Amino acid sequence: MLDSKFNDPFNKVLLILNALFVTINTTDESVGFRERRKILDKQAKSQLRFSRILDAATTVFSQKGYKDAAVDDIALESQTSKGGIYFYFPNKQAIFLVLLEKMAGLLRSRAESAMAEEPNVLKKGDVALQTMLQTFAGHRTLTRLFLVEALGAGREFNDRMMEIHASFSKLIKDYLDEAVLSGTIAPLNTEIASAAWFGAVNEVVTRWVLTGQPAQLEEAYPALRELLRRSIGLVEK
Amino acid sequence: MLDSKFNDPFNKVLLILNALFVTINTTDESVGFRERRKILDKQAKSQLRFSRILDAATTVFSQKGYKDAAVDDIALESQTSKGGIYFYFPNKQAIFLVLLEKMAGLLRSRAESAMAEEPNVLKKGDVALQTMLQTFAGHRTLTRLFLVEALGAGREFNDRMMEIHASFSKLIKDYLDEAVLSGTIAPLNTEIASAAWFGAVNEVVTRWVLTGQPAQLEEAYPALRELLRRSIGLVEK
Amino acid sequence: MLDSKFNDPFNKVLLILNALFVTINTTDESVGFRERRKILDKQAKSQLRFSRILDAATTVFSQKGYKDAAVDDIALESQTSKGGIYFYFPNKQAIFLVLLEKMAGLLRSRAESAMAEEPNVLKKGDVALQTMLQTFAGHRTLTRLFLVEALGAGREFNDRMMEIHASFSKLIKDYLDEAVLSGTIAPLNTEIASAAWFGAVNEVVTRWVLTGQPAQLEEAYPALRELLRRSIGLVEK
Amino acid sequence: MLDSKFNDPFNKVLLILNALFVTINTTDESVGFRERRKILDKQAKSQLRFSRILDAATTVFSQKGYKDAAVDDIALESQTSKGGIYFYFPNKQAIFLVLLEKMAGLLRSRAESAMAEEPNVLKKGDVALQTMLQTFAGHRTLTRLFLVEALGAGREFNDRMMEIHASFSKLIKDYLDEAVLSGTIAPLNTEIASAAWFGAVNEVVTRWVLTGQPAQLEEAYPALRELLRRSIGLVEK
DNA sequence: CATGAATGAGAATTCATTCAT
DNA sequence: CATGAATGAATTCTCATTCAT
Repeated sequence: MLDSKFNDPFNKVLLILNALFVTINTTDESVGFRERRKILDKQAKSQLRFSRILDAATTVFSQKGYKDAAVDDIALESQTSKGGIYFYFPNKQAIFLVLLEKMAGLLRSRAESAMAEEPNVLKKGDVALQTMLQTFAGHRTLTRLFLVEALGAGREFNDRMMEIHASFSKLIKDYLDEAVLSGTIAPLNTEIASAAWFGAVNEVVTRWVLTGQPAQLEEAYPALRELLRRSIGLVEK
Repeated sequence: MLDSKFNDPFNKVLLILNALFVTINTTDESVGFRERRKILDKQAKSQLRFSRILDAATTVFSQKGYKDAAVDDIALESQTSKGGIYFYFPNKQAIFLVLLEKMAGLLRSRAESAMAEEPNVLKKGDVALQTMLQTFAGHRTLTRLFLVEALGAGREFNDRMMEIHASFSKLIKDYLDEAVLSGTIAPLNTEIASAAWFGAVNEVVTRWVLTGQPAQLEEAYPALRELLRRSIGLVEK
Repeated sequence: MLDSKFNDPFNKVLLILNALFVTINTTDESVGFRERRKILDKQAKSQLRFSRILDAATTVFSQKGYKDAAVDDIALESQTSKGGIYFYFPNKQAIFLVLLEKMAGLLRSRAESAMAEEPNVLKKGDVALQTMLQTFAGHRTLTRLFLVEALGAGREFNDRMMEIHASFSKLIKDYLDEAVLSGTIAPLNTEIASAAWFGAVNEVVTRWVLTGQPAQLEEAYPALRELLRRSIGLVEK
Repeated sequence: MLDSKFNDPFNKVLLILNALFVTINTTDESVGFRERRKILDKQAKSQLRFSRILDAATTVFSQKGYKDAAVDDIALESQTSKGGIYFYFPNKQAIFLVLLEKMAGLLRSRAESAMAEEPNVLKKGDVALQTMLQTFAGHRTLTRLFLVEALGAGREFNDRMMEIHASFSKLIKDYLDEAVLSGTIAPLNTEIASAAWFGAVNEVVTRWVLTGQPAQLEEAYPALRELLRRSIGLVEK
């Protein structure tokens, strides 16, 4: 259960991130250069520690799982004190949530910009898939959190995880709907199809994370691409 | 972490199950009818309690998740005592593992027999999918354990879960390989394809478990079936 | 703040006490002597530990104050484990509350029976006062809890403490009201008078607890008695 | 427990107060008017902040109790920083002690001057009582600290509180002794009587603080006055 | 076999205090 | 002087597991 001091963790976490962002980019013209320098130093230090904690948390959660990871472990790994962590985060959940959001944001933004850059509608799906596999491949520990630990981390996270799942499915669904509308593919149940696509990618990546196969995640791309294309009736010439 | 007295819980559990099975089916001819009657009563009672515990565990794990479920909760729910549970199971992990195996066995056996009963090679996949969806639909709480709680339940279960995932993928892979060999479908990377298929089904079912959509899981069957068939190049006339 | 598992601590505590009492006195006729003996042994052991914890708590709370007393301290002092304490009490508050109720009950019951035994209306007040001073004198550590620690122990206890204060004032008020009705004394504001009487006794006892003066609390009796009697217009001949 | 660097907090606080007082009243003739002006401004600012902290502390301690009040809370309420508070006070205890002294001083000085202004010996007690009730009524939060939180705030404060209690009892005792000496009242144990008087007033006021009865504390005056007067043998004509 | 009392190693979280900037 | 980041000891409470009865 979330405690009363932090009853809407997501918004809080976003606030934290926003606040951090704003702080970092603020340059109050009313303070002199010397002062500004000092403030920047402080912010830089603060930011450094913030991300040191996040990195440590990624490692620890990924190694032990959410429940088995102790805040003490994260403190140790991040070279901070327990109190230090609680200065930056209201509780353990919040750290995990920030990490989840981080990975989700990373994946989404990369996939979206890759699709935006690709003019050919037919190829949009391909580049998105490729980008996602690359992103997963480049963040193996975060990927572990995202795909392995997150669902089972506790009731508290289930809703948020389903929202995240839904948002990715939505991305896919929009793409499929557009393809249907433009006549590129025949009508189909895009609701189920998008979930299935997401699940297919998920499982291939999860397998890679947990068993190391295929050695390079990207190797799965061609086969996966063809599978997905075919599943909606796109046939290779 | 597994403690030293029980460092391969899975084998232990199988031993337990075997032992139990043996006990139940033994009829030592050297004891008289009266005695035998008593023993059977005892066995029946024992078996009853054993499954009461499993049922309770299903409920409790599904409601609270593996880590948050206390052995006390299971004792309460199963109308036993903590000590009673520890008579039947060496530890908490073992209970969870038995449930996992139970679900996996259920799915596998039903899918296998459905496929065995279907002579038409092309339709074997369909009946397997349909059977699995039906089985999931009929055991929502076990399904939750299997798909949501199991992965994140802790490092201890990851290996076993991947084995289970692998065994299902293998089932699918064998089917696809056979279809390729028989020339029904064109050659493809069945390794990836089987993982993708499994993942696709997983996600659709997980979505149903966590969000209740679609209301009846079986509704997803036609769309999913077409998607999977097409993905391997089988085209509806 | 009281946590959700124990949101009406008083009733819970009373239930605990009642349950204990009932358990102790139950002799289920359906079990044999041997069994009964065993059960009694268990109960006796249980009761012993329960009161060992209470005794330890009295000492520790009295020495360190409610807030500064750690459950660990009580565990140490009672030769139990922390877990053992939490087996008998749901939380730290509950231990303190039981102690408070115990002292309040002791005082009230002794005062009431002393008054009941004294036929002379005029002397009822005297014996009550004397009995209370004796009771306080005989339980110095409990008295400390009751008069010094309890009020400041935290917001959670304030309401209950005022109820206890009120109940004692009520005792006094009833006595005064009766005296007024019977014409023994002239009408007066018994509401204020009873609070004042209670406060007067409180302060004298508190002074004794904290400074050791007078050496024997009972020495204060004659002066206090005369003071209180006079305050309501009863003049010594 | 007091830490070694500040093992006699009370004296330290008095030193602080003295130092502050000296600072405020110092006008070093060797500095020019401009400088002096600056210093005065600074002193004024300093004094302002000092009392802002005290006010905030009154509120916070009264709301949460001594132990549960965090220095952070006081910092927030006083619009200062934690560091700022530690500039003015050596530790949390000191803040509480200053508040206690403040209330005690207020009560004592008002009572004393009221008595000094009243020439009629018989009426001195009345005006003292009335003044005290008025003072309590005018500072409800401070009163809460003084009567409810102080005793249970921790072992550290017990001695000082008993000194304060004693000093008030002394005031009363001196008055009673004088009355005895002057033959106004018959000899009595003024030691006990003064404690009882103090306790009687305490309880009536505590009841008001915690339960809100009587609505106006001053309403209790007539009844209380008569009670106390009679208790020492002064009878209304 | 069943019970449930007992244990004790953690777990998350709080907060007075310090001190570099 | 003021700030607030950092520390880490201390606290309450939980729970898997054991074992005497």
